[in-house]
Amino acid sequence: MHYWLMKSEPDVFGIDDLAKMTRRTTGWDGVRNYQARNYMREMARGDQAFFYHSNCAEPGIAGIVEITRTAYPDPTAFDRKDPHYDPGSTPEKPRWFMVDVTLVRRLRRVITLSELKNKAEKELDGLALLRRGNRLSVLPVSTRQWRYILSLE
DNA sequence: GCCAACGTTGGC
DNA sequence: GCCAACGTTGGC
Repeated sequence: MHYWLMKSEPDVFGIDDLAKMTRRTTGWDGVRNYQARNYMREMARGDQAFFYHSNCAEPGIAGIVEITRTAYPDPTAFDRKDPHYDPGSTPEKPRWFMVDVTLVRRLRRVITLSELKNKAEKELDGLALLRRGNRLSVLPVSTRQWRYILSLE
């Protein structure tokens, strides 16, 4: 059992959008970064992830999702008309992968990035999200960090 | 293999 | 909209 953090822009796809999906489940497609891809391939069924709202007025953790399908080829990479199309990825030799996530619950309130930053020196020392210049859209969270962040709720 | 140019991310 | 900090690309 591992914990993760997955970023999404609420203007594009936020936690309210996930809540409206059939079975509150969506495929996490469009990831085009090797390290983020590798993290997704490490995910197991039942792993949980924070649903993080990025690039918005109040960046922060909005909810919890569960991995309900492990990594499989991301078909948007094969679609010439898709903005994430990558001619280097083919069905025979896929380069990009995605997982399915299911909403577990919204947090009672958004735990903001600025709050997390306030804890960066102590309780959240080493949190990948807070490391300088980190732009990965999929990140690991330790069990200790996970529990501590939830205690802020 | 080096590295400049370019594109992207994402907080502010 | 700005811009720092990346990652990627491609000429050499």
